[in-house]
Amino acid sequence: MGPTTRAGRRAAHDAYDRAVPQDRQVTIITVANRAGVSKTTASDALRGSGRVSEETRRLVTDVAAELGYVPNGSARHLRRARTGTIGLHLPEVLPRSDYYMSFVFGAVQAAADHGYDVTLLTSGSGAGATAERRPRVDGLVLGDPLAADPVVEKLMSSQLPTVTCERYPGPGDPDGIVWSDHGAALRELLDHLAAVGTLRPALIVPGDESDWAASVHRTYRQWCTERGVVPLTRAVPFDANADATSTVARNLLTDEPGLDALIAAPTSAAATLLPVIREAGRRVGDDLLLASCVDGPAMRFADPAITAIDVQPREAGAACAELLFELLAGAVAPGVERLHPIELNIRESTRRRNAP
Amino acid sequence: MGPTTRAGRRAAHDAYDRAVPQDRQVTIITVANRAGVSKTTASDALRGSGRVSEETRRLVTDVAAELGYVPNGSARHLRRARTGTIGLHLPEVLPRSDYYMSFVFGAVQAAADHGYDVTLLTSGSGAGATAERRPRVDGLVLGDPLAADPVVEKLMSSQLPTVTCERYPGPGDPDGIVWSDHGAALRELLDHLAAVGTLRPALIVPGDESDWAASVHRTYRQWCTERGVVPLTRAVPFDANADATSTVARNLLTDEPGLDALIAAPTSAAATLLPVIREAGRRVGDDLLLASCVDGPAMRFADPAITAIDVQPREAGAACAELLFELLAGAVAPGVERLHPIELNIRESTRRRNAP
DNA sequence: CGTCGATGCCGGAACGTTCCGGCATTGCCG
DNA sequence: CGGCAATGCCGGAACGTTCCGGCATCGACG
Repeated sequence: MGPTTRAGRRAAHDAYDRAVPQDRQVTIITVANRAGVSKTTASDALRGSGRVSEETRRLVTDVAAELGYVPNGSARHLRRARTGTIGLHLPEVLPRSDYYMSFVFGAVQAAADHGYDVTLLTSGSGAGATAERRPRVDGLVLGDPLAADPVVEKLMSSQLPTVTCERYPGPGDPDGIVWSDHGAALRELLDHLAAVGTLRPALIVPGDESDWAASVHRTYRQWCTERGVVPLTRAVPFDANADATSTVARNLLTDEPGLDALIAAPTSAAATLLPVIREAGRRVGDDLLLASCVDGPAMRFADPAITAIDVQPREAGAACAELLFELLAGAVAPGVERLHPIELNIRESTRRRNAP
Repeated sequence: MGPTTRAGRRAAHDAYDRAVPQDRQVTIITVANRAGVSKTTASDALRGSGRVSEETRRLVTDVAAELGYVPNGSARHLRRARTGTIGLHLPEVLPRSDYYMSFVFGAVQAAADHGYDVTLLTSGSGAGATAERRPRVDGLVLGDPLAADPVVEKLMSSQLPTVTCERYPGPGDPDGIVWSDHGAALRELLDHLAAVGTLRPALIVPGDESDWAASVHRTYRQWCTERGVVPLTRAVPFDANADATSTVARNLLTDEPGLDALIAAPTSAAATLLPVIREAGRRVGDDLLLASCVDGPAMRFADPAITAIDVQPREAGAACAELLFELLAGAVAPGVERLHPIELNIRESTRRRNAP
């Protein structure tokens, strides 16, 4: 049973004890009455605003604690013209789930620290009262906004303060951007591969709907040009499942016998390629190096462990929320960009290369 | 800057038009004035309550649409003493992430269909204004509540209408339960293994903090007793990573040479065991059968594909939210339990067994 | 023709908070 | 002793919605 019955609501009020909470919700007036002060003073005392003597302040907070007073969010937000809530949108990409899960938890954590709630906005909301469903939030965090996503498009044009994780490839700019230098990290990875003797590294990467994929792709081509290497890439859909990725990899291995290293960009894609590679008669970490652009449990615990770029999703989520709060507080000006550090973890799968 | 400029909002207003919204928010009074009716009538017209002629109703809705009126959630909820939001709690278990991601999206989807928002409640909120942070929601959905989780404990005793996915092993009962018959599914799996000639199936399963794990464990032992098979289980932590699971499996394979089938309960654990098994010189789907209690992408695309129980997480999340709304509406009585269908998917990894 | 119910609409009063302005009281300084 | 600022506290008025009761109007019916 949730709430107990609401019968007896009209129970006789003792005219002398004005503080009887009966079974009604305990409001700030309950607290004020019990403490023998006005609601204004109670409010000021609890929030540390206005001018209240230390003595009264303590009294009021004690009474509030005793009564178990919890301020009514709706009333507060109505008065303050804020909702105390931020919206979080993520592409619904299950194969990428551990990344986004971490991201979510980071954002929620940061929001909680600021007294904010996080509500989730999915792309699948569809049908319902579309007009009605304008999100009632103070601001938005968009994780990996895709160019094609209609929900993202709508949110981006919603007049709400918005922070994106990675740039938005579509029209319009968010008020804040948290981004990581995937290009630099990938370059480091490519240099490392070259250093251990790789001559023809190939790249499996999603299309350019996401800024992350686009910059990975771009960097790869640049690096190839600089080094005089013939680029070798295969595109997969952003939400490609392991099956699609495997097929692509299989073809790549068959068609390009000169291939000596494989970089699978999508989260956890690299791990699912291990069987494919083995089937093709290649040995990972030996005559074929393997790496991923997104680290995760699957990389760390694969056999052999796979070199990958740790993009620190949890911290990224938190950073996005933090930046949004600073924007909401006016502490930073719109248009700000913030760099989120990532790092390359070199593991067995690329330790050294042996000729086939 | 995200939002386009706010200038020009004050476009010349006809002085006789009482609807001048200035640059203020467009409220129901704006709509009422513009439509030439009272706020009550406007409210009634928009919500279909009260007595309003069809003609005025249409007029009001047209005006509202034209002005882009969006009702203020805080005001509405303040008046109605509801928040229009449900809270969702999940154990923060990243290795199980694709399951929970699906669950979340299902719940959000269902909530959106009912005009509700979903806010996330994490176990890690810790520090902050702990007293203050009582969640402002109308009800709770707890996915896989763990016996040990202090946040779950607090939420369970919060007097809020609560639905759990799977039973809560701790003290107290939720108002609604959505559960699946993991026992029956596991039994089906075990029978299948026996049918293809398995004599000694082992089970790797988390401890009994979760009802799911407990029932899997219980069923396994019962089945063993019935069949006269010596049970062989190993426990891992609920949030065991692939590393821990692999170690357990390795030991199992070394210590128990008679082992001819392995069931790894945790999500995606089975897939990460493939290399371990291969190292031990066993062949999956041949002289060692392998299955998982939770299906997912990793199972479907493993090589060989792994037999697993599809627990339909997205539908489970939606079902939890649905049940909660029915409880909130008083359509069902507290204490209700609802069975959520799951099914066994038999794949290559257990198709038939060959002697070693 | 008087009455009565149905119909369409409306004005106020909540809901619980915050915030603006104001009123005593006190202390300080010239 | 008079003015004046600082201090502590307070009463109302918002915020935008819903809902209760009431007031006309109108047609029907006896």
